[in-house]
This record gives sequence, structure tokens and C-alpha cells, in this order.
Amino acid sequence: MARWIDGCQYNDTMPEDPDDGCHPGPTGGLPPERADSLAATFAALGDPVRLRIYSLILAGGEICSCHLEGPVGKSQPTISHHTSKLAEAGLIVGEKRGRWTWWRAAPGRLPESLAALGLPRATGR
Amino acid sequence: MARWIDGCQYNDTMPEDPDDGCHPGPTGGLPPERADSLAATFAALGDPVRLRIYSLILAGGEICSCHLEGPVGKSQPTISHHTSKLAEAGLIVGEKRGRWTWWRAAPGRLPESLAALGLPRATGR
DNA sequence: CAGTGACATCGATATTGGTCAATGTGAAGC
DNA sequence: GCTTCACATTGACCAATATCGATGTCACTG
Repeated sequence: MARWIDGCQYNDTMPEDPDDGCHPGPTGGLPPERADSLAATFAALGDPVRLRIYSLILAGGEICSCHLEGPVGKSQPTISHHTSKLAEAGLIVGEKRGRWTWWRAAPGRLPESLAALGLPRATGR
Repeated sequence: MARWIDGCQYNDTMPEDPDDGCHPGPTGGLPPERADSLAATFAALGDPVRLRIYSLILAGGEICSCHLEGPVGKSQPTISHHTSKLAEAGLIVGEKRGRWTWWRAAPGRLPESLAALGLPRATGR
């Protein structure tokens, strides 16, 4: 009925006690300051408008701010606001050429963040 | 001085015009409703407290809510609020056993989201 | 050098969201 | 059945932020 593993009793009818000494409690996990910086990266992608902008940049390789307003359907100041946020998060980099600002994806930024999370494995394919 | 590629002029001194016909404009990118759902997933990880909780769950495999308050340093309602958000985003799943709720990571949820983004390549090693 | 176009910044507003005290709910234990 | 415990829910408060009109800045154009 009761199974014993490593000195800990496991019973099918009784729920185990988190504090029975058999559950070591939380270990590992991200240190607070690391969590802050990582969360900022994810928060930058946590807005639908920014996510669309980012995906358009990923798809196009390089794109001008003036080509974002239309597809995204937001005003110019709003687009500017969101590109700034993405750049601040280190996800994209901008280059001013003449009157236009061209945006590219910062290579490796997102994979780095995911690796820091200690995910078992990222996408196959 | 001027280079011609595919019928488009590229000049080192003059910045190119986004609307010269050589830049096709934005193509692809996430459809709005897909962006909404994806952004929700990222937004769930966009808070330092939730990110710490999620990383603790990833590290521990399974963890009780009562073991989160301490390391995270937030009140019980706040912890409950954040675990709800993570569960709502489909990143973790909870199981009630007796008085305690045990949380596990929903396998594959995050990689799916990243694949939808069409990232060039996920983390190497 | 005056005009125009692209983008950034500012100011204001409305909404969202994180936090906690207080309270509710449901399961164990006596 | 009463008490206790773990967790969820509610309500309120405050901070952060998404949005846009108005304005500023800077590069090119004529």
C-alpha cells in the first residue's frame, strides 16, 4: 500500500505533505536581477502591436518605419514609441539613413533569453 | 559608383528611398489575432515575479504554491494572482491534491510560441 | 534659406496591471 | 460539526503604459 522511496513515504490515498522533508523546496530559479532583465525582454514582446512590428522585421529582414504605420494601423507617434521599446529591449537595432530609419532584428537576442530560462530544448525543425 | 542589382540602383552616398519600388514593403508578419494570443503568452513572462515563479517550476519539476511565497517574497494573494496568470496563458498547469495545489510546466507551450514567431534558429547548446 | 517629409518628443488621457488587506471556499483534522 | 489550513476571490489603491494630437528636430529639396 505505502511505497517507500529514499526514506520517503508515498501513499495513493493520502496527499503528500510539501513539508514532510521529502520535497526539498524550491531550488535554483532565476536570481532577481536576472529575472528583471529577462522579464523586460519578454514584456517587450508582450504587446500585440510590438509583436507584429517585430514579426514584420523578422520577415522582411530590414524595414523602414514609414512602412510600419500602414500594416499595423497605428499612428506615427505610437509606432515610434513601440520601436523605441523594442530597441531598448535589445531586440531590434535602428540605423538612420538620410530621412529614414531602418530597423533590423538584433541577432541572437531572443535565443539568449530563452537559454537563460533553462528551457529543456527549443524548437525543432 | 552606383551599383545596379535586380534593376534597382544602390548608391553609397545617397540613401535609398523606401518607396522606389525596390523595397517591396512589409510582407508576412503575424496576423492580428495570432499576435494577440502570442503576445498574451509573452506578457505572462513579462513580469519578474511570474518569471521567477516559472523558472522555479521549471527547475523543480513540480512545486507547491506554499513553497513559492518565501523565495519570491510576495504575499499569498499576489502569488495566487500570478500563478493564475501563468496558467491562463497555458504555461503551467495546476493540480489540487488535498489542501495543496501543485504546479507543473506545460510541456512545449513556450517552444510552440517561438516557432510561431518564425525565429531563424533557436538556442544552440 | 524657406519648404517639405520622416521621425522623435511632449503633454494629456484612458486603460491595464501589480499589490495587499479582507474575506470566501473547500479540504483535513480533532 | 467546529477549527485550522491552503488557496482563491474581491475591492481598493497606485504605478506603468498604450494611445494620439501637437510640436520639435533634422535631413533633404528646390
